[in-house]
Amino acid sequence: MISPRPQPDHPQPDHPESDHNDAMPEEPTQARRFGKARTAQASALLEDYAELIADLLASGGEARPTDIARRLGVSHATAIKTIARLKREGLVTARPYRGVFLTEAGEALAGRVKARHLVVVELLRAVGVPSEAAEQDAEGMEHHVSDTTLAAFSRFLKAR
Amino acid sequence: MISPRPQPDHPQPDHPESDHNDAMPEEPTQARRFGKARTAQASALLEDYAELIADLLASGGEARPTDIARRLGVSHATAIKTIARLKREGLVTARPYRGVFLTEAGEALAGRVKARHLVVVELLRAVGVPSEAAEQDAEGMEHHVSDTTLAAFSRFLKAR
DNA sequence: TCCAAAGTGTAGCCTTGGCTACAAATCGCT
DNA sequence: AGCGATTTGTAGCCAAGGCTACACTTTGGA
Ligand SMILES: [Mn+2]
Ligand SMILES: [Mn+2]
Ligand SMILES: [Mn+2]
Ligand SMILES: [Mn+2]
Repeated sequence: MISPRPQPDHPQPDHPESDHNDAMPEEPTQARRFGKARTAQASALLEDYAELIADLLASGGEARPTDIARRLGVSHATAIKTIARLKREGLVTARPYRGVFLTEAGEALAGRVKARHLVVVELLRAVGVPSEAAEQDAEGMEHHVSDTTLAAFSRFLKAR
Repeated sequence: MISPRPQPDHPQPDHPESDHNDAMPEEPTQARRFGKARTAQASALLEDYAELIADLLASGGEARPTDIARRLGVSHATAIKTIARLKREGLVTARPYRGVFLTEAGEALAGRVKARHLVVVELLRAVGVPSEAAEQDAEGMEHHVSDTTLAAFSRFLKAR
């Protein structure tokens, strides 16, 4: 699942007794970080589908499996299987030969994801990353940007 | 595989005839972006292992499967299977009950990955992301930071 | 109208990266 | 030296996300 607003992103650092540092993080800390990164990765594909479907519906009007597949650069069979997963997760509805539509939850997800995508690209541009690199790298990075980090990005952009 | 320095990261934008924009990217462009993001993701795990093994060897001296597993927050069986893949890819050597060591290629990869990790964390901190969020999000974002973007990050940090 | 092209769906295959359960080897302490 | 705890390895399971091949709808143009 992808709940709209899960627990607080980053609880306080907890261990203020930092000897001197430069050393490795504590074992449980590191394990937690890797675990969260894995979790984030697990939602990445669904996020990209939701965003893409919203864009297709908004611009052209149609979000057919083939369109989606071509945009993502995968086979249509792959797209169809992922769409099945989106259905299972309650993010889209789709009847055979009838195209794909977003549910309430799907719309909400797409909105958040698109907004985040834009901010990430903007931030990259703002620190001097060339446009195409920014667009490219944002496509992967965005899925690992927490609410905390997103907020910091927005502040930075506004204050600049 | 993970070649040290693949093709140029971002060939020129190619299509300077941008009508007015705000619309979706061209289909082949978008497909290429998603494809590269998938490619980057495929190396992420190997990169994390290489970095972690290097850190363990540097600090304590030993990089045993159990240590690695605990640090990553996965079962030791999972770690052992991934170590087998690292061996296959020529990044580490490991003989039963003898710990894991990096090959030349593994060292090289670990070095690049660690350097990139540090720059990404620094950049995040520099734009106002709190430390723990920076550390957390960098763990996932780093794998999608191209050389072009990394260079921009470094310039930004130096110039600041 | 009807038939070929385009789109859709299904089946079957593969790899990766998780897991648990169990068996074997090694280590460390008395 | 021996034995229990730890570490390591193996087997077997699963889901996700790729793919190709093939069959079935639907659509649109002659
Ligand atoms: Mn994306
Ligand atoms: Mn995106
Ligand atoms: Mn990482
Ligand atoms: Mn890292």
